[in-house]
Amino acid sequence: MTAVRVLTPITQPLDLASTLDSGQCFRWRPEADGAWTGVLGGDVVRLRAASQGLLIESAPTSPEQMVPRVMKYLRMDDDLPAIQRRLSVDPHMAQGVAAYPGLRLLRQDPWETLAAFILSSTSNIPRIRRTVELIAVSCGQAVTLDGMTRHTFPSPERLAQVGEAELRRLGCGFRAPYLEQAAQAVATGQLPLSGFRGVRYQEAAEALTALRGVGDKVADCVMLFSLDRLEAFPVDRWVQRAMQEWYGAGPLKRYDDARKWAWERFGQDAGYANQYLFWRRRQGQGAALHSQGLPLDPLAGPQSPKSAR
DNA sequence: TAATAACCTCGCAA
DNA sequence: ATTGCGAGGTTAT
Repeated sequence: MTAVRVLTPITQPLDLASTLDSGQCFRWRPEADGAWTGVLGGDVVRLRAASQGLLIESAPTSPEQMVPRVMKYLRMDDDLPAIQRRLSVDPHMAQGVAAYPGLRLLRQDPWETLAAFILSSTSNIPRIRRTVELIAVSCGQAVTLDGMTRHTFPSPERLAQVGEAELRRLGCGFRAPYLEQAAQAVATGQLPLSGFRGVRYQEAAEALTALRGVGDKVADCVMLFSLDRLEAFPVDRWVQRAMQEWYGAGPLKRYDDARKWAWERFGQDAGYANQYLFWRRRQGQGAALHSQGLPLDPLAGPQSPKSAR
């Protein structure tokens, strides 16, 4: 008899909500009781924090077999306390760590990550979620976990056949041809994505940015969230604001300058530092919440920085 | 090299 | 309800 669920002990800090809802992934859904359901490869997976560890349900692969995959996905091999200790010499990082102590980076599928971040250009998280889900429902395979049906993210081969017009219909907009071309590049082996883990940073970056629609920022997201390049430091609007407001780093004009800034300051931990900057700054919305003590109130309603008419 | 517009739609606020 | 603005960027001038 295979158990329908398994409880696996964990020794690392882990907060499912901040990890699965901090903008690095787009397909996890919260349930009323604190569980999160998503799709890993060809399996539906439900995760739930338990006092003794992590509770896993999955299908069609059994939870026992899923354990190592889930651990890899959650990067439980990262020594997060050590990373947090190193970063916390910086007061801003210390605040980030305090606000999101169980926030972990993920080790996602490179192809799905590339596709999702191509779609992120001039977009927003709700829309990215919607489009990625539409693509999965429309082009992926249905998989069910006790009554809940989700869909796998389509392979590059499958997506390469879909066509630009259909991708536009699914809401990709001007990113449709970019996504189609990326799918073709991966499907034909022109872009050997699966071999990119462990190659040098610059080599992977150059290969990724050779794709149309993939610039420095998207390439950094792919490298950080799926290719084990923990030093990658994606500089987007939010991170740039955080750098300016919290560090007085004037608007760094060139992307390379921001990257260098991060590497000098955070070194190998730049990726985790980035996630703290991004998520904490974004939660703060328009407010420039400095000059106060810990702004530890992610539950407070959205403040309106704009003039109150 | 540095600045600026265009790109598709959608989400959200007035 | 309807409208208008800007969005986690990239590319082409």
